Amino acid sequence: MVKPTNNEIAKLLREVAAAYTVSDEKKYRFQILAYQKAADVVEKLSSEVYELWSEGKLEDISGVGPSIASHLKELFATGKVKHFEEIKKKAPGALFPLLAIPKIGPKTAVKLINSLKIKKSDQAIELVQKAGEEGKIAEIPTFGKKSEKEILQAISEFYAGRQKTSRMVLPYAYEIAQKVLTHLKKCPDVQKIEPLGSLRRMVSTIGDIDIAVASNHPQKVINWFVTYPYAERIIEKGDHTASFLTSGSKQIDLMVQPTSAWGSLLQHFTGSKDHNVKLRTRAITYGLSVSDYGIKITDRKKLKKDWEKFYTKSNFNSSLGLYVFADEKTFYQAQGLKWIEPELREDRGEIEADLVGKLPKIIQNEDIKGDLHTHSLVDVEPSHDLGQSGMSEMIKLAQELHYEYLGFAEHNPSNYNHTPSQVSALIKKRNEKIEQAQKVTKSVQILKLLEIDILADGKLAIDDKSFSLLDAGIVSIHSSFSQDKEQMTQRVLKGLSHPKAKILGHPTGRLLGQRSGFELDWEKIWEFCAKNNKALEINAYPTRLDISDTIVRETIKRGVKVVIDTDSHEVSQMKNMKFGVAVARRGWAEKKDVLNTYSFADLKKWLLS
DNA sequence: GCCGTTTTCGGCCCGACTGTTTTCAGTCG
Repeated sequence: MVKPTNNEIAKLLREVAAAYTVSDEKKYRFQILAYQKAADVVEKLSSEVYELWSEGKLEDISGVGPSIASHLKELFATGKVKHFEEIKKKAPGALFPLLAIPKIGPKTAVKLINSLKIKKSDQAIELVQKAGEEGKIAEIPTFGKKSEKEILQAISEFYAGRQKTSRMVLPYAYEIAQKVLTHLKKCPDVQKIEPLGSLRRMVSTIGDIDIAVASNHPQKVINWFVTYPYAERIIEKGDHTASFLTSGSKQIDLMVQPTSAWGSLLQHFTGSKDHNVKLRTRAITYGLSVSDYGIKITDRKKLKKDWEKFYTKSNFNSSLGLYVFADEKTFYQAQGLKWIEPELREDRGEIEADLVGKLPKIIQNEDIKGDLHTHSLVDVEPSHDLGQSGMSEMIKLAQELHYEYLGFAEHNPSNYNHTPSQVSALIKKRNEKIEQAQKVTKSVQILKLLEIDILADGKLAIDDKSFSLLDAGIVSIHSSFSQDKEQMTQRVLKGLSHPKAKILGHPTGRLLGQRSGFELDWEKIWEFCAKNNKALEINAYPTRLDISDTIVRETIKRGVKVVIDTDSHEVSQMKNMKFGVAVARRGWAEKKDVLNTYSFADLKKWLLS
């Protein structure tokens, strides 16, 4: 029995697609698409494919049909797939490592392998690099000096960490985008500007940063764009688009269109790819061809009568032969749809929901009435890191954010070097600080919370007497991450079973880009939480964003509440709330699903329930 | 190989940019 990760499975599926491509692209055209699609889906999946298989749900994955499912079953059972191996044999082994290099696709790779006579797969990248340095790539037919230079460039960037799969956390991407935006806004020809792509959809990790500009002088904007002071290398520069790498090998893409087509540009560049493909495929059946420029009517007979009002002389661009849309809403309406929130555009049923008027009214930043998980610098001699900001400045920021309430939830006093009564004394001392602060604070209600360790055996790190000093507890896992799924689930359930343990903090313990987090039996967790009024946290800390959007969606489907917290250890981190809200929005959460949209009175009531 | 508001069969999004090929192939999103 083997247990490959989703990334390993996705890589394998991509290898099959690549092998099909080099063996006979025409013949296998649609298999290639199918395998690539399956790889994309698996890569983005929030649950492990392995687990889905063990639950018999493999074919629930959209993009995985009977054939790929049966191959994956074989993979899990035996560690390999006969069919995949046969296909991969049709391609040289050195193909697969080379695919990780930007700009090298299957065909380029095979040409390199054949011309350079590369035999050893594990040295393929080094051998290509060496050949390039010796000027041998430029001599290969269809290659030249420029492509040789480009390949060498891509290899060195690959070694420096730029891979087709490396991603950055959302707030980091947000910062970079703001800087580039500031630069672009200084260009007088920029009329409208928006960060788009996964950034606009607020995905937790971002690959490239996409920026769209409306301007009637695209070339001037492009020329301005590439003068960005931290642009390290310009990747491409055309009439309407350009890209460069900025420090840390992060790619910034720009697309420029005239104002009249701004709507379709926004829509196209926001994506996701799957959402766009679904839209466009559907549009074809109504005689429409949809692109980032606008919509062409290819078969007027198929066009629905009540859509005709969106296709008039006034929005027809005769030189392009298509209808243009200045805003996104009309662009959707012209396809019989209502406007869809960017966070929902993942082809996870949003188009179908829109068609039957069942799109959720998702939560907004303004709905948030407080933050329940913050760490002040009041020293309770805690088990983990102390906050860095005083209570008063955190309360002040809470007021500026128009919060009704704020929860201090420092880590519990370490029970390693304190007796239970010493723990109680430390909590009492912290509570006194809160009471003092509350005396001078009228507009914000302060809650006496605590972040309590769920120890390896499921016991909590404080006793009942200490618990009685609190309004409620946030319980979290901070140790023994390697326990298996069943053990971890029992541990969490035991931790949550204390009547005052109301919130499970950062439920999977994942750290984006560092560790994947532990597995839980979600059905059991949801069932317990629904029955006993416990909430799962969406931790807005940039490297956590835990639980994930897809788990949020399943959580609220079962009537379990989520609570969005910043887990701030420093006052400015309280502003990270929007990233947690984004996770909730992507999980289709409405205001009613989120605990900290409640009024203080309702929240209190819930905490006591 | 997958999938369905027209379909369980017959389709499968649309386009930009680059390099070197003078009309297109490859990669990318």
